[in-house]
Amino acid sequence: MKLGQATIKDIAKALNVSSSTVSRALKDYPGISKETKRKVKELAEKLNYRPNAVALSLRKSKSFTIGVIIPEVVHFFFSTVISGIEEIAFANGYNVILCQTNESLSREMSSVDTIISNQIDGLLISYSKETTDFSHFQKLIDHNFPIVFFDRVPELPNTVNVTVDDYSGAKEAVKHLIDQGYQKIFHLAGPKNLLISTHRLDGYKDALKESNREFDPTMVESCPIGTEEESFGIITKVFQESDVRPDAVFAANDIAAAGAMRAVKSLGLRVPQDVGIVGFSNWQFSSMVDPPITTVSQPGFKIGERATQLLLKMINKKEEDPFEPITEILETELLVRGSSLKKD
Amino acid sequence: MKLGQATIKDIAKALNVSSSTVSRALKDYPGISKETKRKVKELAEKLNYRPNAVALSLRKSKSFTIGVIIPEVVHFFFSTVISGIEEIAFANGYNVILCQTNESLSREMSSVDTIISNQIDGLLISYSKETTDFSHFQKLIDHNFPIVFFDRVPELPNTVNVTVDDYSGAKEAVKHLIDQGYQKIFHLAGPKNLLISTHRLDGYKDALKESNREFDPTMVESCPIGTEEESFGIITKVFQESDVRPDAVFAANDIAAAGAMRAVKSLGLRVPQDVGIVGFSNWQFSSMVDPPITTVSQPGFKIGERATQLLLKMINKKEEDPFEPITEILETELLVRGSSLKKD
DNA sequence: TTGTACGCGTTATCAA
DNA sequence: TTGATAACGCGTACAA
Repeated sequence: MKLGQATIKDIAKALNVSSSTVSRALKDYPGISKETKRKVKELAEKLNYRPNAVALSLRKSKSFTIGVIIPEVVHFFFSTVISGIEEIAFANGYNVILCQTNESLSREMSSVDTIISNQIDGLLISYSKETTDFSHFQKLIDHNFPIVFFDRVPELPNTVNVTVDDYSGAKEAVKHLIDQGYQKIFHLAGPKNLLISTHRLDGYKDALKESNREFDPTMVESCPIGTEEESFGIITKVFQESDVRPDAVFAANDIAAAGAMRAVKSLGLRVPQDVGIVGFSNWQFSSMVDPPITTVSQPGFKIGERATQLLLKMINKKEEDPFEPITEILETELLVRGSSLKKD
Repeated sequence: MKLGQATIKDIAKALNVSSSTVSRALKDYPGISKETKRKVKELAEKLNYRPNAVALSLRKSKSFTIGVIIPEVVHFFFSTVISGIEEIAFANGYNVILCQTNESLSREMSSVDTIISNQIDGLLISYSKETTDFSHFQKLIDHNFPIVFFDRVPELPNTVNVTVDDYSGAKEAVKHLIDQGYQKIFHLAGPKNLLISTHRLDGYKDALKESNREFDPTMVESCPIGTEEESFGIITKVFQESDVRPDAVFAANDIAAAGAMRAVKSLGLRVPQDVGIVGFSNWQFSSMVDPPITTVSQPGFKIGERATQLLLKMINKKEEDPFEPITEILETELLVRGSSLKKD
C-alpha cells in the first residue's frame, strides 16, 4: 500500500554516517569531503531518494503549494485560467490544489478552511456568485496571507487583483453594434452582485450615451442563473412583448448570446440581418456556430499566468518589503464575426 | 506573511495543561474531565484552532490528498472528469492536486515524481499521447501504490481502470450512419498509441463487417495532432482526391468532426444531405453548431466519480485485503442530431 | 485524570 | 569534516 521511499535516515544508516551529513552532502553544503559526498549521492541515486515534501513543509513552514478556488471547472474561461495557473506554478516548482465551489458560498468557506489548514503558501480565488460577504477572505488579508483575486474581484482595500477591462470591452462591443446600424440594443446582464456584471452594464450605458442615445431601463435584464435556456426564455419574451422590438442583443456572456440567437431564430428572424448579436468571453463554441458569434475575448490564460506570478511574488517577498495592493486590468479584444455584421 | 494559526501548544500553554491533554480533549478521548474539555474546546474555538494538516500527514503518513494527472485542462471532456473527481474527493474530505502534462511524456514523468514526494495517498491518471513506455507507473504499481487509470488506460496487468466502451460507441455510431443510407464512410482516427483510438477503429471496422461491407484501408486516416485545422486539411484532400468520394465521416472526436464539417461545406457539399458526420465525446459546441453534430457522448463526470471512488477504496482498504485489478467500462450514448439525419 | 517522552523526515545550530 | 540535538505540530504508549 505504501511506497517504500528511502529517507535520509536509511542512507545514513547504510553508510554509517549521521543524517545531518547526508543532508548536507545531498545539498552540496561546503565542508563535506568529496568522498562522503560521492558515496551519499551514489546511494541516494540508487535508492531513488526523493526528499519528503511533507517533512520539508513542516520544517520550513512552506509547502510550495498554492490553492486555487474557482466556481466551476467545466467552464471554458475558468479552465483556461487554470491552465495558465498550472503553467506558471509548474515552472516555479509549485503544486496546485484545486477546489471548485459550484457557485456555493458555504462550500467556498469550507474550501478556504481546509486549504488553509493544508498550509498552502498562497491562494488564488475567483469567488462564487453567492458571495456577498467577504469576511472569510478578510481574515486572511488582515494576516497578510498571500491572496490574489482574479476575474471576479472584490471591492476591498489592500487586495491584489487581476481582472479584465470589462467596461471597455463592453463599450467597444456596443459601439460596434451601433456602427453596424443597429438601433435598439438589448442587454442581457450578468448576476448583479458580480462587479464584472456592473462594469459590463456601465460599458453598455456609456456606449449609448456617447452615441447620444437614450438609456432605456426596459432594455436590460439580468440572467442570474446563466444557462442558455434562461436567456432563450428572456429574449423570446422580450421580442414578443416589447412595443418596439430590439434589433440587437449584447449579452454578458456567450452562453446567453447563444440562447438569444436561438430565440431570435425560432421567432423567424435572421441573424445578423434582422438582429445583431454580441457575446462575451469567446467560449470555444462561439466561433463554431452559424453564424459565428461576435464576442469580447478575455485573455483567460494570461489572467491565470499573471495572477500566479503576482501571487508568487507576494509569497517570496521579504517580510519587511512593503506590500503593494494593485489591480491589474488586462485588455479584452473584440472578435468581430458573422452574428453582428449587418453591413458588408 | 504567515498566518498566525494557533497550535495545540498555544492552547496548552494558555491553559497550563500539557499538549497531550489538549489533543485528547479536542478529540473527545475518554478519561478527560468535563471541565478541562470544556475549557480547551472553548479556547480552541476562540483562537479558531485548525489542526495542521501537514503535521498530521507526517505523523500518520497519510495526507488526505490525491493527485490527478491529466493531458489538458482546457478540454471539455477532461474538465468534466476533473469536476467528477473533485466532487467525490471533496465529499470524502480529500484534497486534489492537479497537474497537466500538455501531452508531454517528460512532463508526465516529472509530475509523477513531484506529486509522489508530496506524499499523496493515491493517483488518478490519464496519460499523454506521447506515453508508450509505462515504467514510471510500473514502479508505483509494483509497490501497490493506489493508482487508477481513466479514459486512456494501459494494457498492464494488475491495474485498476475506468474507461468507456469506445468500441461499442464507435460501432453504434457507424451503424447509425449505415442505417441512414450512407454508403462510403470515412474514419478520422485518433493517435495510434492510444487504446481508445484502436477501440474506436475496431468498432468502425466491425460495424462495416456486420453490414457486409468491405473495409477499405484508404478510408481511414489518423489525426495525431487533434486540431480542427488538421482534420479540415485531411478531409479537404480526401474529398478532392478520392476516386469514389466518401459520403460520410466518422471522426474519433468532435473537434475533428467540426473540421470535417467545415471542409465539406467549403467544398459546396451539404450536411447531412450530401455528407453525414458523426463525432465522439459530445463537446459543448457540438450541439450548438449548424447542423448540430451527432456524437457519441462519454459520461465524463461519471468517469471522474467512479475512478475516484475506486481510488479511495484502494487507499482505505486494509493492508491484508486482497487487491483486485479491474477495468470498469462505462456505457456511451449516441446522441443523434442533425449532421447525420439523411432520412427524415 | 493528566503528564512525559518519542517519532514522523528534515534541517539549522552548536559542539567536537 | 562530522555528529548530536532540537525543532516544526501532532498523536499516543507509557508512566504517574
